[in-house]
Amino acid sequence: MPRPPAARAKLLDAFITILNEQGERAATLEAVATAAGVSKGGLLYHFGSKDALVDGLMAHLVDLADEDVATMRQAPEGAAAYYVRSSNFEDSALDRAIVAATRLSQGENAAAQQALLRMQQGWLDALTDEVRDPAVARAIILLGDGLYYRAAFGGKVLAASTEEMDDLLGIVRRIVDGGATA
Amino acid sequence: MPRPPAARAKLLDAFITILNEQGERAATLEAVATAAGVSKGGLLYHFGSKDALVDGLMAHLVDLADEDVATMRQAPEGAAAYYVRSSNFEDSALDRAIVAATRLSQGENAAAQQALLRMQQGWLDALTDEVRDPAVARAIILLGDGLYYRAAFGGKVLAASTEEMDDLLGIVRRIVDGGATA
DNA sequence: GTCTATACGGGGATAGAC
DNA sequence: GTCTATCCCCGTATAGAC
Repeated sequence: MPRPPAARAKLLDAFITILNEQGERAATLEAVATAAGVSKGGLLYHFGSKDALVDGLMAHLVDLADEDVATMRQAPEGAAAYYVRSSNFEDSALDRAIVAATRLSQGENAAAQQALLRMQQGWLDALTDEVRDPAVARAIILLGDGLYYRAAFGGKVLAASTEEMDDLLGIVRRIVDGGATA
Repeated sequence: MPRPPAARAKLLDAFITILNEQGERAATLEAVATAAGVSKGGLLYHFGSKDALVDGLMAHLVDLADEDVATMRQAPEGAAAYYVRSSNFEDSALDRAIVAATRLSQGENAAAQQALLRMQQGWLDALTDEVRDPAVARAIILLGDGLYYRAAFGGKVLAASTEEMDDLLGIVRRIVDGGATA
């Protein structure tokens, strides 16, 4: 396939970085262009409008999310443990894309909301396939969401320490083994 | 105490409503004033600037949050069950204030971030006092956060059904009884 | 492909009338 | 206490030069 010009990727990355670190309002065309080392006009050559820039980001996110679901379904430790572990913010490309999309979804951005919804459904499906009990799948998802929530909105990114994560995984294992009605 | 004029409360309520339903960008002085039935100039008489309006909202939030922590500490069903149950979005005054503050915290609003942090610390303290095991307290908090996250950012507000909530509370009970190392 | 210049609208805030 | 008028800045987008 005809790989997109490096400038596009650089602009997308700058957009994501600003969204992560300074929020939606700061992510103006001017700021994004400057961070990527071009002018506003240069940006608008690659992305014809701000909506187009957002659409580019969402396509990027959906790619990474689909990849992640595939990995999750094959994870040796199981989908549940994989999900919770990977919900801890690590500043991976997917992490950054998710936070960026979440920032945008605040402003009633339909494209961002749809992409996020699709991603979450993929996770829930993979999880439910593994643990069978929907209530347990739901609880696991909520745990992961909570972890992400802290990362994305805690003011600063606050990851759980290794010990905290181990404790959490122990609890997850017990939830999965026990089921909702045990 | 000299109760504040009704106009202030009405403006604050309009601000919260717009923040909840349409996000930060839509919550302009013009929009808030119109929703409250006054003009922009009228709003600026009561709140001298947009920052003052935000500060007013945060004071309101802190009041409600402190009240909630007090209630939680005395809840007959226990702090953990109370916390998870009340994390389900119900459009209460506190729910609406929290979502509003969360929207603002996206835009690097320091006042909003501080108020939110203080609130969460109050909950965590109350929870830890009850369940003793910090890992368990943490897991419970994350579950509640996940619930709230869905409500605040799921595009539309999505509360858990009664059955789903009952299942979840069953799981919570098992987590609390088991501890992290069981 | 990238730049500068410019048009246009909107948001925050002040001044001053009523 | 509330309104209108107005100012200034900034964000998006277009036109057209290089």
